Amino acid sequence: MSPTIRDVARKAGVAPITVSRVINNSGYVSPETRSRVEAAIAELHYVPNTLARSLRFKKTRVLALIVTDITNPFWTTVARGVEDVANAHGFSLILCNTDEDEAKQDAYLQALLQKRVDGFLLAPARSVADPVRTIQAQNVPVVVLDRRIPEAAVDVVRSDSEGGAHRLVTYLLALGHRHIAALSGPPTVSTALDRVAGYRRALAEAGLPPAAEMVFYGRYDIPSRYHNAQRAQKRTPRPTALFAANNFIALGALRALEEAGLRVPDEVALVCFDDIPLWLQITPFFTTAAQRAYQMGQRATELLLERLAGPDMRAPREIVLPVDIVVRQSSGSLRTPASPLADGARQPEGQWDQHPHRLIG
Amino acid sequence: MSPTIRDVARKAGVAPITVSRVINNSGYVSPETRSRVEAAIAELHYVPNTLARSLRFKKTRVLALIVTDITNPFWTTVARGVEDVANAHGFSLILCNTDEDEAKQDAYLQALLQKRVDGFLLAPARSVADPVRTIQAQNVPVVVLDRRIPEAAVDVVRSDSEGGAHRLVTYLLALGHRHIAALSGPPTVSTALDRVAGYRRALAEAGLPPAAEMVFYGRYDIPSRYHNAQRAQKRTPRPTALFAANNFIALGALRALEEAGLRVPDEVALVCFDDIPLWLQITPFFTTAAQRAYQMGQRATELLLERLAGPDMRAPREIVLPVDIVVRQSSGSLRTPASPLADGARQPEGQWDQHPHRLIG
DNA sequence: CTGTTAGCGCGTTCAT
DNA sequence: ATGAACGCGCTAACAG
Repeated sequence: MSPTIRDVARKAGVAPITVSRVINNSGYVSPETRSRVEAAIAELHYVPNTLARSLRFKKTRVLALIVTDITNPFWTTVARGVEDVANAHGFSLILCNTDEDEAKQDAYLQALLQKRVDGFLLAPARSVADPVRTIQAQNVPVVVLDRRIPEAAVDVVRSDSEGGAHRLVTYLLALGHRHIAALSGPPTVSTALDRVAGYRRALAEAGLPPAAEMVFYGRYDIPSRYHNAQRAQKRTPRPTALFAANNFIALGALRALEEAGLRVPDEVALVCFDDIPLWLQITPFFTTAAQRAYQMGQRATELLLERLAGPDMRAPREIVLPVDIVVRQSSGSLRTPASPLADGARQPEGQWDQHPHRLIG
Repeated sequence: MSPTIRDVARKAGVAPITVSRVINNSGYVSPETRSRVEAAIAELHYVPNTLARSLRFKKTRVLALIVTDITNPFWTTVARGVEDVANAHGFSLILCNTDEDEAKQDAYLQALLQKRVDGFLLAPARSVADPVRTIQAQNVPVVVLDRRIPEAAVDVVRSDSEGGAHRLVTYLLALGHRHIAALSGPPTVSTALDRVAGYRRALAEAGLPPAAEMVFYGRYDIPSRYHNAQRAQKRTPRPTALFAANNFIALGALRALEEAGLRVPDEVALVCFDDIPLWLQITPFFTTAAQRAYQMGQRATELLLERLAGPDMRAPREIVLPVDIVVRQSSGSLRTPASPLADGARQPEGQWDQHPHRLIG
């Protein structure tokens, strides 16, 4: 059907291997033969067959990235970081979306192993070791993104969820809030737990009694998204501030608060983890603990490529990226509160933020 | 490295071909040998090598989907439709994002042709025939998504941009608006042109003079996104309604209007093409010409699979999907205006819309 | 500088 | 019911 290296060779009057040398710039080829071969390639519209090459090399130069929610800008930003580094090193990327569904995740894993991808970047649907073990059993390198997997010996790149939550809640406390609710994700993923842990530590450090703690776990799907926010408002005393453990939860909460007729930030402060995409610059714009999503993708890919390059005997590494506390409008007063937080200067990565804001921490 | 079919065969004491038969359920295998082989497969953690299989069959059972903006929920929804149909037929999907960049698009095209994907679903960065010709030159089937390619003989699945825009603007006219600005996309893509054409036809049918026409073309990137909305407001007379040619443009316009202190819909009506993701349910929620994105992905994939199945001699087909006019808050009064539009009953596909809304058309 | 041989892992064809 | 041989397209290793 499509022409092979032999067709080109025949047309150019040379041996197949010579064509191969022209294509790959390997070995010696005289200028004349080279141009004869190139002419034949052009004439036949020859396109090299990567499958055969991969079979030969036992290397595909393909990486797989498995994320949990492709509609979340956090993950698309991570994906960009991964792809840019991968491409720069001559790798292509297969992006897969699991929707936090373990069955889907495992199906992808199998398919990708069969395709013999050279390495995996995996955001596990749950914080368990099984998928990592499945991959490692095939001697394929893998880097875990975003979530801790305590039982597995594996490279991890994640954000400082505990610390970020702690700083964000500490900021709310410094503004004077005493009744702060936490709206978190599913308790099966480490980030949801870590963010609650940071929240708790902040409360404890402020000497607040446990009664002031209001934690709500939940799923990420749309109907349940603002359900917890609604429940939170019915608590007594009503929380004066909400801490959302990710950007989508915050959007759901904002909606719930609007429906309840509560104005943000005048009546309720609202802060969250993850940045909100800037094309979504709706007032009141969120005060956030912004993850360095692009950088997360970059660093993870670098780790993976290192494992791919050399014989693999290094100990597993864990990279914990800092988060940037970005104060905007949703938390209330923009003036510096009496707080232990110092001023920072960095901009969140590559963003174009026209909202009044400042970075702290 | 990883075990092959021969390793399994050796361990089970059979010939490689027997293992192959077990894996593929082809030919006859006695129950005992079968279980011996299965035991060996499990023990060795054998994973079949798709590369070798594809090389043999000259078929990869992989489709490629090339979109222009992975951050736009429209395209992620299309992707879901594609993936669901593809998976149901045993195909996997490679998703590529060009960011409307032709160079990136062409690079992906080459890479995917080398990988010998079985077929392409392509949303071209520009409405020109070159990329389609490149693919067709390799005898690989391709279906074009979302945009018209006048010069190419190729299957197309797209929405009725002209008609949708016409109905949306007609609706605004029926509400009494006489000064309506159009904020469109790049004039190099057919959808941007078609939506302006529908807008123009609506104005013409209302007998409005050309002076009432205010058309702004633009790019999709963030900084320019609300630029045009700002320009539009400075026109005299100031438009009382804005028609945005896609969802992101509308979000940019909303921002610009907020900054200018103009309330939507009280002072300016705002309608747009494409639905806005529902997790982004910010008031005033948009009146839209919602595309059937999921269905677009489905239908396109079905066309592609048909081409893949049989010997290909059918004439190119064009499927034009209707758009659903969904009236919500951003256009002003929810009461039926004196208009030629009839009531409809269908829900936009699979959505969970709690906003007051109704469908017309 | 160029060509021959051989094999990557798998499955069809034809035997046994 | 099972197996041997061959080839898919490409390239490393070794001639010439």
